[in-house]
Amino acid sequence: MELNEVERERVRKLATLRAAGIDPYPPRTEFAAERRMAADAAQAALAHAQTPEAPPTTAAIMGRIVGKRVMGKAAFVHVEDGSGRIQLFARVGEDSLTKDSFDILKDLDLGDFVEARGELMLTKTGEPSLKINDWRLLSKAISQLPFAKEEKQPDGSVVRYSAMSDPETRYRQRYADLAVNPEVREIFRTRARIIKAMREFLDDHDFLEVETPILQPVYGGAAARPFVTHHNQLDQDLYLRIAFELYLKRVVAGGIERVYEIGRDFRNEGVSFKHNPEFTMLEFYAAYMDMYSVMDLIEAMIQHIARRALPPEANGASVFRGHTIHWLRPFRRWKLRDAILEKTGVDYALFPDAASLGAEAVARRLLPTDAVKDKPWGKIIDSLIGDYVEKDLVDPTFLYEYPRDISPFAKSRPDDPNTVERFEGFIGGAELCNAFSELNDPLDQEQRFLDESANADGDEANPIDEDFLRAMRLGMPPMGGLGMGIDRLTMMFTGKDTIREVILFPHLRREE
RNA sequence: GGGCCCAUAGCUCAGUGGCAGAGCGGGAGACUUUUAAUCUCUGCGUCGCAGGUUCGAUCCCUGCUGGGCCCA
Repeated sequence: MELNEVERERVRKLATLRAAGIDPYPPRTEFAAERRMAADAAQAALAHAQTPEAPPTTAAIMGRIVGKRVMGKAAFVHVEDGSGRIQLFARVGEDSLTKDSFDILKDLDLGDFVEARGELMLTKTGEPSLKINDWRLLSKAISQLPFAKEEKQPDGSVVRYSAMSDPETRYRQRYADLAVNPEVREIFRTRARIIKAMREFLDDHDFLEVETPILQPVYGGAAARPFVTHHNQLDQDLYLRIAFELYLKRVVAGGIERVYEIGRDFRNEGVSFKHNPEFTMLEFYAAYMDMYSVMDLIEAMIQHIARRALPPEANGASVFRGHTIHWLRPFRRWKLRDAILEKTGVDYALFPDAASLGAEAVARRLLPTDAVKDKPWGKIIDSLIGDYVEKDLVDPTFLYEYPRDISPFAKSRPDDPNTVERFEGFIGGAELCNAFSELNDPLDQEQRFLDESANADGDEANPIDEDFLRAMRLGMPPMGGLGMGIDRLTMMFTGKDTIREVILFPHLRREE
């Protein structure tokens, strides 16, 4: 490893510290029993300042040095921990540090971890601070973290200088991004709150959380290319799952009436601002529910999450792609046929086959010829949704009743065999979730698999999962089911436009 | 997959066909209530990689790599 000038200087400091008998990487803290979080200590300092006659409040702080100002025989050091930051004040003198201790302190660098203890106080300018009388180095940083400089403006706003901002570096060195950009840490706290609230809601509605295979001998449940791997001893190819659907339904067939899984799907497809090769999904299935009761449930679940995950001052709203999303308002329910009629003027029920619908869409200049050529009926409708409907669905909206031929796991409507009981949820002009009254007729299911294989354009044809059909033939209750992308949901709640902002370590091409 | 754009110091960025720049950060010094501390002095680099044009290329051209944005 080639060290730059700063790093060589820090390595020299390590030697100096060791020569003075200081371990730059001690195995444990010493002040843990007195530890207070920075934000809490700052509050305590302010409170104590109201009652100057009271005895001094002591505390210990541990965290990372994020700012340092040394002036001769006094020094101010900002230390940040998981709660926030507080200023350490040190000077040479009986009420603070010895000259030797102070001299070592003033040579610390941004990024170093320390523990310090002393009395809480306010400085002359009123900043809550810890006047320290003892401190220890907990970990020395060798490389520079790109800390931003912040300047408070007279109007109270904060201007940041030289923040780490190159997206590639931020994603590749997320540890540095997290260290210097507190708002990035907040994204992942929000993400965790979303998932926690989701579990709470489902657990409270009698769902059982289960785990199903990630390595699958046959993949299915979605239209996507899989990653392939190989089990050496079995000498068998296995696929990383592209969906949980077929295994979760097996569980419901076995008599566990409500199940859900939160976990990772893998799709061997393009990497972009909205796709990562591995992403997090929620799927749930509930016996004796249908599409309509799933709509009610998912609306309640999303609103529960909004109440738990959004900050109180947000009033149940977030800003996504320039739109304000009001999560707590009732969700709109719009029949797909009506939505497409309104947005394109085409009533697709009048064009019940791919040839006539495709011709109409091209004649009206709605779609280019190659978007229609050799495409199934439902695929053409799907293109119309993508081009003319989706972007306008800002407030939470359920589009329902979808074409059968792009919905191989949804139950047909009794009055219209070309249409299935399926809905998709859209928020902020983007798709969020997908749900059906699940198909439980094994002969129909088998035929759908066969149709899908026949229609598939090339490599999107999934293998037929005979074991899944066997489970269905043994009897499967009617059920409602749902899939929802958690990365996407997190983007909507945190207002981030790219999936890379809500995944800690997004996939990038390898370096070099 | 197609189009456009970007790549220069640890960070943020300027720049020019002819000695490679600023601020921050780093080093030395001064400073016992600062907060982008201040003041004095002082370094810093494979100008993404490989070719080409040229007396001379970080700059112009081609290709490649990585990234961003838009489209499919």
